[in-house]
Amino acid sequence: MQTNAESVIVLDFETTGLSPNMGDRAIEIGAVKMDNGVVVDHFQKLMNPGFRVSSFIEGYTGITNNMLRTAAPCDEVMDEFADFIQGYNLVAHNASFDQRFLDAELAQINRDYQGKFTCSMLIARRLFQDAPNHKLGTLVDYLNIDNDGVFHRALADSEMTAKLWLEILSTIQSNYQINALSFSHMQKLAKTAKASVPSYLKKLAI
DNA sequence: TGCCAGGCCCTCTTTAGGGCCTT
Repeated sequence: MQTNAESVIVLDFETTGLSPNMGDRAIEIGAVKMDNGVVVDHFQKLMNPGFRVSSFIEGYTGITNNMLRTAAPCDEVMDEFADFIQGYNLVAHNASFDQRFLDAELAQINRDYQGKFTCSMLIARRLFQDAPNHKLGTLVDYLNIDNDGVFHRALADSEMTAKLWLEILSTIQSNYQINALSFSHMQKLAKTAKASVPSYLKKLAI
């Protein structure tokens, strides 16, 4: 298992709704694999949830029922994705959402994963307190992160989240003179009370 | 463009309520 904060898989789901407990399913998974901050691989697949998606989801994601009609079923795509994420920790923007869907989809096919999750949104809230809000698109603008203007598609959003993740690491490293950040440092940071963040990071400095 | 849920986080708090963020 990779333990470096710069060696992670950043992932993003598009889904039929907000809650797998209410019957929602994944319709697209996108992810980028990073080793030491360099993108070394990516994953993007549409998947057929077995029922029609709402017109709201078609409009929100640009993923239409026609596109999903010929896509492989969720079980097949998620089995392949379970192989892709082996050995890596995981990052997502509002990770609790993506974790719920990953857990629900993998439970359907009796697959598991060993990596741990952390959340770029929780850390961004602590680090960029002056941002207008902490939506992915807003943070991309606020931090002048390169983007191609595509939002709400899984690979595009995971690529932007990956750039945001590197910006987060770089901001911490330069502001606090920290050389090596581990993934567990970032997990702890995501759970540290805002007021205690500076003292926590100062303790990590050389 | 909205609702559904769930976890986090703030505050006029902790015997609670509501906004944020994800689709």
